[in-house]
Amino acid sequence: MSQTVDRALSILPLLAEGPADLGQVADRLGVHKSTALRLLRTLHEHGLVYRQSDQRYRLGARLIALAQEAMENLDIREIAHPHLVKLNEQCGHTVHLAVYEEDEVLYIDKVESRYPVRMYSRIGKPVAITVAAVAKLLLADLPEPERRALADKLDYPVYTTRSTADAPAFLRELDKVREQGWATDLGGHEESINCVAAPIRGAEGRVVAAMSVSAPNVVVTADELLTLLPLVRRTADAISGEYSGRTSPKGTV
Amino acid sequence: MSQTVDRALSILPLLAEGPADLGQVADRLGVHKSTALRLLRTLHEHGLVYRQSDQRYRLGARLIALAQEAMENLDIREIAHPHLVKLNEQCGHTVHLAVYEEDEVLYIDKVESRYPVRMYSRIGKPVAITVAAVAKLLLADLPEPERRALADKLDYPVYTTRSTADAPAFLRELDKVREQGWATDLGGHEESINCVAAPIRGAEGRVVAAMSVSAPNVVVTADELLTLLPLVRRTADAISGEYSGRTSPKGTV
DNA sequence: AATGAACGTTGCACAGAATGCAACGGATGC
DNA sequence: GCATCCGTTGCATTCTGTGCAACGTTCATT
Repeated sequence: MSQTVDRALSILPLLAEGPADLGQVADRLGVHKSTALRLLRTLHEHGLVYRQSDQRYRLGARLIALAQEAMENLDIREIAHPHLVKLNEQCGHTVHLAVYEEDEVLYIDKVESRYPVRMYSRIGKPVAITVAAVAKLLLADLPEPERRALADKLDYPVYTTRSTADAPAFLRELDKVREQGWATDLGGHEESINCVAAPIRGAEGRVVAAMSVSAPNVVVTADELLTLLPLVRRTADAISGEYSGRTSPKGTV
Repeated sequence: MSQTVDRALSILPLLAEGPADLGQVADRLGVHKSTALRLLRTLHEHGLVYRQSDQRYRLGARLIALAQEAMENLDIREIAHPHLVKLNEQCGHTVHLAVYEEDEVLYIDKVESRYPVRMYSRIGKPVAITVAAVAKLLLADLPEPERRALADKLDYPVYTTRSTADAPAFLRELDKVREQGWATDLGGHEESINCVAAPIRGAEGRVVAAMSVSAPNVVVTADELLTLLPLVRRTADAISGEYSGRTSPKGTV
């Protein structure tokens, strides 16, 4: 809507790919160098862009700090965290918390596995939306037209032979997930990693977040992981209760 | 330099404080509502701002994802990480990696303590710059005029009785740190937490990052923590060597 | 040492884009 | 049913962002 701002913001994802010099930025924006310079300067003043010693630009520190604040302000995260820790203490595996926002699912909290073999993931990283158990739960709860539109829009990368193949298969999977109230990812993202996930619901019953337990095959089999399902669902329900204001943390006050 | 972009970017820190509606944003920017609306729409299109169900705006998911990419692109982080993990395995305490950028010091990596009593901190959070051991190392290496200017500009919050009091005291501490080549924070930020830190240097000998080991008093005393200094310095030197290209990782290739 | 290319930077005239206004519409509350 | 509040839209004005051309550096080449 605003050309100048639009151009300026387009620089950010561009720099996220790696450092770039003025000319490269100007070229990729399709504007004159002097224009790119002024935009970069403005971004720089706000700390979103940093100029490294070789004169090239890269994303700046304030961006990281801002994102940090953004996450810490998510109240679901605040409420869920102690529950995630407790669950991790009980089962020992990696625990994730994820939310959906504008066609993306992303992890907003994580408690690391206590086993030496760990799964790679990072808070803030967008989730493999077509296969992750938490993504299925979050998308399954979308209104039907929106869900269908999104499913059509998505790519379906073949991470493994068990990855979701296409939109129809995905929509079928979502229906199943919505009905049963929980989801799994059995080697759909990485051959040797399985996840079980459960939804966290707000006051009106809408799914506001999802949590999962993940573990590699070498630690527990898929069947063993599934035995944790009741525990995961209980934890998710406890968070739901607290988030929607029905119960207070650990019976406090 | 660019008014429109400047205004748009000013919205981000504003929203970082918490969600706000259109009127609030317009007021705090000192612009007309319609102007604020257009700026917010542009930010929204880029995913930096999200409109929650109550119509208010808050920071968006893409911001978090961008920050994530920004961090993963820092090659010092890439190189240092395995060393941090190894150090953590050896001593069990929390290990931090931090960099300096434009008047701020921030953690860019962290390996959690294996002890139950942990120190609070988060990757991406700006560090208490006047007391943290890593901050001292990074600032001590700045060119003298810049260092002095920054010291004058800073606030000196009294976290504890051992916090750095003012600019002169800070500059003296920095001189000491530069001379000895390592730094500590003994209860300067939180009464019961101590840190030992060592610098990581690039090819030209400049300090490009700093790492620290932190532990609360209840786990180890300050004196015990100090016995880890040689180990911390050796780790930092190993990272320095690899970063500046003098040595290859674990003798590979 | 001298030449030339590549890149970042500056000042300026012009045009186009951003601005504030006023009016509209929908929701909420009295 | 009326009044208020808030977000939204279209439009005329003008201020701001734009591209151009020229300059200054740095670096590589001959």
